[in-house]
Amino acid sequence: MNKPPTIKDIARRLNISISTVSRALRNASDVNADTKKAVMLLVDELNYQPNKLALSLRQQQTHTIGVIVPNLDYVLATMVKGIDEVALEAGYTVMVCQSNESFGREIVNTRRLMESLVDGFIISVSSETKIYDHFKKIQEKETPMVMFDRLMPDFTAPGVRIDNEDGGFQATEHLVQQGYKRIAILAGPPNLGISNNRLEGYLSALKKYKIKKDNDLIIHCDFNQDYAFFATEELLSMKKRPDAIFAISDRMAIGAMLAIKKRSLSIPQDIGLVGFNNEPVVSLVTPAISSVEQPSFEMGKVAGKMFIETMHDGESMKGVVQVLKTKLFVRESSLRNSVTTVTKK
Amino acid sequence: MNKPPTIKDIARRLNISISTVSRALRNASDVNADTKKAVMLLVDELNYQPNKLALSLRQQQTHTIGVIVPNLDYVLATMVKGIDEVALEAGYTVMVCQSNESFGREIVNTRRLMESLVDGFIISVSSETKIYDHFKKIQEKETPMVMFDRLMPDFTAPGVRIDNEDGGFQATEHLVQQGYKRIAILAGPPNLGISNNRLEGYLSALKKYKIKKDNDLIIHCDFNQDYAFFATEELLSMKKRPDAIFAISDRMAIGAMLAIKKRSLSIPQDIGLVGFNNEPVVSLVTPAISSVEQPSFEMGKVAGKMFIETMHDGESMKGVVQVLKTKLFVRESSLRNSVTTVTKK
DNA sequence: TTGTAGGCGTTATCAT
DNA sequence: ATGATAACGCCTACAA
Repeated sequence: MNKPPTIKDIARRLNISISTVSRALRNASDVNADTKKAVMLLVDELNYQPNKLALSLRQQQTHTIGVIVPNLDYVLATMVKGIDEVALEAGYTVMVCQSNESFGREIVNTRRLMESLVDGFIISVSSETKIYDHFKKIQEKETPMVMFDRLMPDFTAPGVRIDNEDGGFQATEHLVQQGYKRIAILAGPPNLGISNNRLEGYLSALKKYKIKKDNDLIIHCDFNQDYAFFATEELLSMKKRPDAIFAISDRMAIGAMLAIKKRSLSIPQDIGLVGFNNEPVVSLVTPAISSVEQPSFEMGKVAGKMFIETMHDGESMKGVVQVLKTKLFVRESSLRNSVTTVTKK
Repeated sequence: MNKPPTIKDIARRLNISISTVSRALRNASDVNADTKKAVMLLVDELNYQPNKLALSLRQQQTHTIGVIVPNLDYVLATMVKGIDEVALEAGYTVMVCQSNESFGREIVNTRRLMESLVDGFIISVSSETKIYDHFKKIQEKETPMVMFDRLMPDFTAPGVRIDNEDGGFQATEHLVQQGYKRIAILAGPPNLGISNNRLEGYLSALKKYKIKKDNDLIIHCDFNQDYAFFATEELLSMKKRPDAIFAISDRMAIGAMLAIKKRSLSIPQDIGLVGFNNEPVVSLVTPAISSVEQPSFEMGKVAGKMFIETMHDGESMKGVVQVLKTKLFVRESSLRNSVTTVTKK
């Protein structure tokens, strides 16, 4: 009920000046040991805690990081946990906002966090976002900003991502090596670098194995189980339907799986399937789904570290992009018994 | 690079006093219309935004809510989204901290958020927490605090939860009605009300159907797939093993499922299985797992609303607890063909 | 070693 | 209708 004590109170009680208290608290070299002790004693007694607001106002920094994510699904929650870990250690507090994959919401979040005077941003962009004005505003103020997971093409900022192209390549190459001939890809929204890069990986794998690209097998759809379901239904009703599907997220892979099962086609015999993210769920479904793993927690930590560095020296970090490796985990959904394949043919 | 404009700048440019600008901005009744217009024009030109920090310092409130959750799994992330929605609408920003189910971490989070001078707290307690001193401190300062999902026994605070007992009852009764005779329960950590209440529901269902309680069939274990796996292995190696398992979370149900499959027992013929939460994953695994649904998003919204009310009038909310209904979704994991059952016997 | 005074950006009280 | 001033809690030259 009684308001928290301030240095003023301490000063009054000790009959010394405010500045002396301030110095004593910050353990300055030039304060009398006795004074210091007296102050500390009173600090304990009153349970004094510095007012962060006043500090922030004074120092012009809040020690708070604004984190904007499109959602808090398994992967992003894990990344946020990584960010949190590093931030906490460095004395920062994290404010997490979800854009819900909405461009408008992302702008609102950015503005609100800016108003809250966060010291900087760690951002994974929404799938709707095609215009970067709100982010440019951040840069104009020279406010530190690090992007993670989904970086934006045509927008220079420090960031960390996985090697999406290689991930796409690994998945596709694996399918090819398992004997699949008509490999479809469920790519994400076309404005997302993450989609295009995985798509590029897919294409370069096809090229390597001299498989002709078929535009009918390239489907762009939202990062969403339902969309993937419908997209897959369409794929399966083609005259020359694909014999394998690479979905660039596990959610989408599951949507695809449901559509395939509904058609009573078997995985992996009729249709091979590979996902992306390696979420726990993929090993629980039947058949277990092969998936490209990305180091989510690690990526969060890297993003956090990069933020701290950017905070420290923004110039040197300009446009630095770290790329983390991915690794394909093979499971039943893409393991076609090669003998069967041959006989079939 | 150039610091953001302040009312001071506006005052200087217009050759009027700071206070007039302040009044004009807040649309006070007693300012000259022309002055007001001039100020607004300059506000636009300079893109002036009030400094929230200074405001907060002045008004002694930050319009920020500290949210502490044990983790950000599917259920809690959904709840947080609900909180977020209500908070945003009411002009509050949310700071989410994860305690990682750790008592110590929860204390640290509480302190940090308190230092950040959040206006209040919305909390779901960690599974380790048995002592509430850090929460009592919040109450002593008369800072608004709302609990959600996991409420604490022996601790009076406004909050919202589901009817855990009824949920436990529904799950158990269903198993009984399907002809299962030896029903085990994988309960959570014993200090969590959420565990005990679901356990009570289990017990009262047994009582209703005159089934004798068997302490060997009541297992307390962490909210964790692995623990549930091992606990289930033990259950299955009993001389008189259970013929059904009620796990009080879907994660645990999945752990149980894996253990059952490992033993090559069939679900639901040999062992019936029911989970809790109704996460999407339960309908993806084979067999699909029956589960008690809780309205997570709704609960988040209620928590947010209760917070706003508590903010408004703390007294009237003292100890108010809202209880939301649950609903069992039946799937294959607990649907034992009764004919089969009879023949077996 | 300690104190004084000014300022961070804003609002509220009191004059004018 | 407008201005001057103190205050929110803290820090930091500068002075003593």
